[in-house]
Order: sequence, then structure tokens, then C-alpha cells
Amino acid sequence: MSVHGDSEVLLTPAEVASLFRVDPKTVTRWAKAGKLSSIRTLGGHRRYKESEVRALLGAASEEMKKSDD
Amino acid sequence: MSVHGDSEVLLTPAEVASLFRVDPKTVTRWAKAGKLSSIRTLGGHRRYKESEVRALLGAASEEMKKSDD
DNA sequence: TGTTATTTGGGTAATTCGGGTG
DNA sequence: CCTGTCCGAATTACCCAAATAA
Repeated sequence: MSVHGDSEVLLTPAEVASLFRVDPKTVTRWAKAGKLSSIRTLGGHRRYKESEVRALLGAASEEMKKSDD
Repeated sequence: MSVHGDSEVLLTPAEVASLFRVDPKTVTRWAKAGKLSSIRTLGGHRRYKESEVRALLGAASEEMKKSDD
């Protein structure tokens, strides 16, 4: 173990927004709604865990389950 | 800077619809039918992979392939 | 210490969702 | 079978000025 604990990479609102193809303001909305964990800087700006963002992005389409009508 | 292993460029329903000259609703139907992969925002809106859309756009109809050289 | 880009916050228009219909 | 449109509800995008980050 290091002083960093587990080298968690943090992403800025702009980075997360770019990955989801949404506005940075929308990412803030998700954080406020509790859909995304957010870490605050001492000045109040939000940072997001890359691992969590990637997990959310990976939970993509799951709708091709209906073959039979 | 790229701290992202594989950044996939995503398109909005309106952008895909514009490229195919169809209604955004039709693109949604394609996604539901499993003809197009879709990533969901945390709010439930769909995003589409630009690479996949372009591949589909580039796929000319088989009927035209009878050109002999 | 100063500059530039990003983020924050609130408010309003546009887009998308889902189901149902033609 | 495939597509376009109507509806209501929810989500997202863009406007501003001030504060924070690098």
C-alpha cells in the first residue's frame, strides 16, 4: 500500500461529460441526484472516480432480450 | 490528455437520425430491435457509437455489388 | 500575483423517453 | 414489417455572472 491508498484516478466534470456525450452541467445533475459519487475539492468543485464512470458506461444496452413476441 | 484507454465517440439520437435522414424515433426503434448498439446516459437517454453508425452508413446494399470489373 | 479555462448556481427552451395510432 | 406523428413527462442543453483550478 502506498500513501495513495489505491491510485484512484479522478475525472473532471468536463471529462465525464465528454465520455457520456452530455453537457458538464448534466453530470453535476447526476451527482446531485446521487446517481454518481462525487468527491469535492476544497473549493467546492466536483471530481468523479474514473472506475465508477467506466462501470456506468459499460452498463450499456440490455434491451435486445426479446426474441419472441 | 488521454487517460482513457478507449474513448468512444458517441452520437445523440438527433445526430444519428440526421445522418440517416429518418426521425429520431426510428433510430430508437432500431436500438430497441437490437439493430444498433446503444449506451444510456444516467437519465435514460440513448447515445450511439459513431464508429458503428458510420459502418452502417457505409454498408452499401448488396444489390449494388453486382458490378463486375 | 496575474491570466485563462473550467465549474458552480439558477432558469428556460429543446430534446428524448414511452406508449399508442395511422 | 417499417416509418412518421401525437401526447405527457422526464431529461438534457444553453443563457448569465461569480468563484475556483492550474
